[in-house]
Amino acid sequence: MLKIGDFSKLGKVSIRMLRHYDQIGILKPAHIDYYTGYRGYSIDQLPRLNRIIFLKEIGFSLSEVMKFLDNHLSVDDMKSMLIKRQKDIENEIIMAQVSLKRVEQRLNSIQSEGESPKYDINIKKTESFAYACHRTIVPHMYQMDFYCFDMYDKIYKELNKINVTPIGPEITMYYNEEYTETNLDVEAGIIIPLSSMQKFMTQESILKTRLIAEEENVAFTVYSGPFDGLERAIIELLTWIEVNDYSINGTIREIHLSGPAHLNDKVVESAIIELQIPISKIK
Amino acid sequence: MLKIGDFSKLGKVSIRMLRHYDQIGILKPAHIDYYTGYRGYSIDQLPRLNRIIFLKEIGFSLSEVMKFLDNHLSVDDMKSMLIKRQKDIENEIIMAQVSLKRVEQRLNSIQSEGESPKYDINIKKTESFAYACHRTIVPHMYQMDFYCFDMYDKIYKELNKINVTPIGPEITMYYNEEYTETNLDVEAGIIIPLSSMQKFMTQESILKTRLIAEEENVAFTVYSGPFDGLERAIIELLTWIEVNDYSINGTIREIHLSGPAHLNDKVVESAIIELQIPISKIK
DNA sequence: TTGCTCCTCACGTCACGTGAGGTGGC
DNA sequence: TTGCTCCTCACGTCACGTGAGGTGGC
Repeated sequence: MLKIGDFSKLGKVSIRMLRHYDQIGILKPAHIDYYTGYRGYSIDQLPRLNRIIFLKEIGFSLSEVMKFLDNHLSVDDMKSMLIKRQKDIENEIIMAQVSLKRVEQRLNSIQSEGESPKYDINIKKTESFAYACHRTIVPHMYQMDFYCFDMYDKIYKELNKINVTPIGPEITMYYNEEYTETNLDVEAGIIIPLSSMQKFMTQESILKTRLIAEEENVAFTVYSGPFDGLERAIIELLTWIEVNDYSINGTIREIHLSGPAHLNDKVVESAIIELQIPISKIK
Repeated sequence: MLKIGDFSKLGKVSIRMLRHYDQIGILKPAHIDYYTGYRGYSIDQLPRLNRIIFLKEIGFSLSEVMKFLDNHLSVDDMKSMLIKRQKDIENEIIMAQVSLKRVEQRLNSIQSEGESPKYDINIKKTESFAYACHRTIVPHMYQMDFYCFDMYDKIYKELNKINVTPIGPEITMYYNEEYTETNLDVEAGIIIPLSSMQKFMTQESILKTRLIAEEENVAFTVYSGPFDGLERAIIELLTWIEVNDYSINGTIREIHLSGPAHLNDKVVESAIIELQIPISKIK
């Protein structure tokens, strides 16, 4: 019979761990002294301890380890648990590799800019939404201002007329496949309740309504500053997508988080804008 | 000013998380209503939230994230934190890959044996120890029994004579480079206190004493059963080492955990024996 | 008045590490 | 008697999830 200290040395585990395993019942000492409470382990409990350590090391929780050891478990059950673990580990590795890339990238941007980067680019999923919109071709970028004001003005007036209250911010969609400065295919829209969509049908509104599907993977960044700084942020985002082996999988969107972009006929001088681009991983 | 629910939707985090970030001070709401306690967030807090999420996702703890954000941090400090994280992730990936291999192997052994494997093979480090020993060449395996009895008998008698008490079990070392059945170069020894080593010098004992160095990586398994089943366990262990791209880096050892292997002139019929082989990774 | 949103505790999670305070065996 | 080992609580870890119990605004 071994005392807990000796047994812990044989098994290369802490005394505390053995006490813990006793407590949760995964490895009870072969004998406990009635008066002193001293735990006594027998050497033939060592294989069990080693099996516990092994299963723990490959990532099973102690309750899973218990299932494994209390052999109410068929061989097939063991197999499927191991296969699940295998897939989980494979996933963990992929996630870790992604993290690694993101760290490296952050390091690069610090290296080249000599300071912390201006844009944080993350990935998230987006929900679906309904919006009322107006689409047009803008001949040149520097006219964006005027055209957008015009479109949003129309939308707000129309919404007012048919008595629909927006439930979300302004969203500008860029339909051009490539980055360009001329002939921009732009749609301006405002999020409305799903339930209000039929109003547009029945009243033959000048506005279109569209249902935008949810997206699983959207690269995004939140920009804050004047509107003409937005271009740089878009370029950063596009570069990021390329560097990280993603491909563009939908329409570039600009969401005016800080409210309408135009007040009293002129563009607001400082805004908070979220840029979104749906993406998918290149195989 | 946004209510907590709206802000949590923009940031794709739970309300509870925002409350938590408020509590630990990493992201305090721009305004708190004095009477209701309602938290009010401003949209320009969104970039900070996104940066928190980003740093969290690449594996920093919230206290590390705080350090990052409370910019008492120089660019060099940021760099070194990122580099450390980079190394940590690289390590995590390697560890995960090792786990993966072990899972796959366990799956294989279930597949081929149709049941849970008999031997758990793990890796551990071992401490250094002193031992008194006797070495000899055993002509053929089936004589091991007799030769070992003889050696251990000599050792026990000698220890008794010079009044040294063993502090550890019997250890048998196999010096042959390759697995063989004839001319086994075997050393039998018993662990003794370091302090007793000089006794052997002064009294010119027939026993050698040796100091065995600690080993960083030792593949081991605990076998229990009759002595003649040991061979299979050794073969398993050797196979495992090969399959896992390790190379043997020291002497194979057999440790008699259940006590002396010979009692009253004959070998004990059931024993618990740890097999150890120091290893190193093949590059 | 009824939902919906917000609030503050406070327990639970997981596998132990780390004292505090005390006892048993040589 | 002095170390050394053992014992039992019980708090702390980390980043929230999940109620419980209650309030404010439309």
